[in-house]
Amino acid sequence: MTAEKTLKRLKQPTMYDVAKLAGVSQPTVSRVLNHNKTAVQISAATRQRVLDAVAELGYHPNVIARSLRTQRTGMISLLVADITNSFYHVIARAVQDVARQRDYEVLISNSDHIYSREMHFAEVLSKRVVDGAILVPIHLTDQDLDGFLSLANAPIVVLGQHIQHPNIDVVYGDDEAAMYEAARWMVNERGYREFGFVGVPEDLPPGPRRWRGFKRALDELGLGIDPRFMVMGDFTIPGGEEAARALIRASKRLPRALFVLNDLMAIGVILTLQDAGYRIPDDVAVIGFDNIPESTIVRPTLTTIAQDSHDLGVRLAEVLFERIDNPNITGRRLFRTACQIIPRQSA
Amino acid sequence: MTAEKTLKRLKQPTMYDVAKLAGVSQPTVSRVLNHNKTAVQISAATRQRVLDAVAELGYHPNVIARSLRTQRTGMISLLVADITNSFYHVIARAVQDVARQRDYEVLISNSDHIYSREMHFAEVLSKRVVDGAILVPIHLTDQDLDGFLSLANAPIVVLGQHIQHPNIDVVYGDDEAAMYEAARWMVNERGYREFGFVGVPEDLPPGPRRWRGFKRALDELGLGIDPRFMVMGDFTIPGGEEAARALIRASKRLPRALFVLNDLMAIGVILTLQDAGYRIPDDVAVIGFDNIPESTIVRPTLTTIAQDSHDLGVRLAEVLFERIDNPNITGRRLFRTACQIIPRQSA
DNA sequence: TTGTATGCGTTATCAT
DNA sequence: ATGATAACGCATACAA
Repeated sequence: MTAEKTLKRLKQPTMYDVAKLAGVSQPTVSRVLNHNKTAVQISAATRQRVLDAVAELGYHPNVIARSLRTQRTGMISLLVADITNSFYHVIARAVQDVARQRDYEVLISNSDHIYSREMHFAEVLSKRVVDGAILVPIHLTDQDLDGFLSLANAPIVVLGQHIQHPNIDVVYGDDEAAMYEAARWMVNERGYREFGFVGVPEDLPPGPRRWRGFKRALDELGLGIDPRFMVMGDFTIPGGEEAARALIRASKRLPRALFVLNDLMAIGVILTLQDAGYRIPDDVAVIGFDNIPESTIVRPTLTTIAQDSHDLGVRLAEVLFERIDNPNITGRRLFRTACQIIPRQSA
Repeated sequence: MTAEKTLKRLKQPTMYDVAKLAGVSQPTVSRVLNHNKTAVQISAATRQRVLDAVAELGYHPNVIARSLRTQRTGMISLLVADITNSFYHVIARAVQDVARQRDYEVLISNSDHIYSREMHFAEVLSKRVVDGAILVPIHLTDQDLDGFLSLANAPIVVLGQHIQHPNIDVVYGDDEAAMYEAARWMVNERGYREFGFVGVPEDLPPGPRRWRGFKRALDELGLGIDPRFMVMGDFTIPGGEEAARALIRASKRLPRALFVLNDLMAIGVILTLQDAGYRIPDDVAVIGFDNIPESTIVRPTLTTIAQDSHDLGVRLAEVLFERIDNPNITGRRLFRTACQIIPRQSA
């Protein structure tokens, strides 16, 4: 706590300092510290002298120098599309858990669905500060990723089916099938026959996919959808609120049930509809997607489709570490996890 | 996209390769790339040759080598106590925004209120992978931090008043004063005179502080608090739910109004109380702390005390960068931001 | 079992 | 204006 202490934080001891103090060579220090459980044998005496010197100097290895030498950083990075979306929290936590077991650090970054931030992230990647990356790309294209992949020597794993790059592994929840099943369930089990759809713009990956599953079920069931009942949002609560207002503007009479592309928007929709006097689910039923924690906070609780996000996170991390450990792995590996309908009060 | 491309990602071009191609020396390449807007002058001709070579080879500087040389990593780290608590999202985003302006990366980590994770984080710090750190320590003591600070050459800035280290800057929301004001407000403006308190264990920093502000107001107003109406939680929604059940078990009749130490617990309390048949705020009023987004999702909407978390985040980052830029700064600097009562429906 | 020598890719200090 | 040269701290092939 003294002033001296804080002022002399200028110079950290190096292996050379330790070696000098222990009366050995610098590489011997390195061996004691690294190979302790592996190949090379060190005499117990020198080992002890080295360890004593380490303790006395308070030596800590410089991970940057080590990285320069080994070409490994011990870090992976994780790019999520929206750090405020709880859906990603579980994923982040799962990734961190897997990483921790391997003494890896996780660099979490946040694109806010913004293309330039995704690009920036990919650039960081290409500068090789991490050994690998997990991405949730919204705008990034195969070509973007190909460019960066050929620069970086780090593997990339992606959440989301839309990336088709021949050398990037993909983990995804099968949302198209889930939407198909959910639509059938809403009709057959819940008895709704008239639907609206709160989606996102066509160019955002989950949009067309979830729509296809939904549409396919409706077609099979011989049901149509009124174009006035289709609106767009942006994955956020305010986006859902705006979508609900747009629905009301377009037609005073609302569809009997609303499919909303994700939970955050679904919550915005519910809150706005309620404020406008509609009862959920008696006037309008609502079903979301993701099963985030907030879906149990709204009243009525939100019926939704769950992705097993913990499993997604674990898979993402494991797949990435496989590639880090074995750079020879090639090809586009695909890992699918199923989704599941969570019936609650809103539909 | 070809197999060759992916196989020959073994070797990245270095400055030496660029130099060879441009017909100059390697340091010249370095100068072209770094000093372009600063001191040393380079002839336009060589500059162009170098830049051409850089483009042709797709050269990217190796930031690890640079870090080894410059002793800077261009990264700061941020340790939050709970990544699922929205309160920290705003802070994280603000920190990232400030960092981005300075071309810094942010390494976000998550302690989940667990002591060993906080220690692990501090150890990473002491290995000098980052140029500085922002911490929200829950268990970490002054002594812990002193130990790591004397090992690391990186400055630390902390959110939370309880760290008293003579060389660590502190940024905090004045929650003690806010609780005092809020208690007076609940009595004088809202007319409640009988209170319960959902806190956290004594050793968790915000606990005693917020309690003191609350208690001081009550004492001044000549109001007491029934010990049965005091329970503990752990900052989470399930913690709040459990606290509410404990309250109900302890006494069928509940206090007229509940102060809850943070919003997540307050939401858990509201949901559980409602399920048990109590009306909020008619039977029991509830006031939280933090003003997280979810506080507008619950019904009734949550009356709470807002910390200006964006401002907190910006201040934290700015203070840290000041220290990074000027290592001579010493002493414990204190930055306080005010809190504000947000009246909504729950109290 | 231990020491010597070398290089990882950069930046910085000398020269010229 | 540019080039040689050294140094950052560590890991490893090789020699002893």
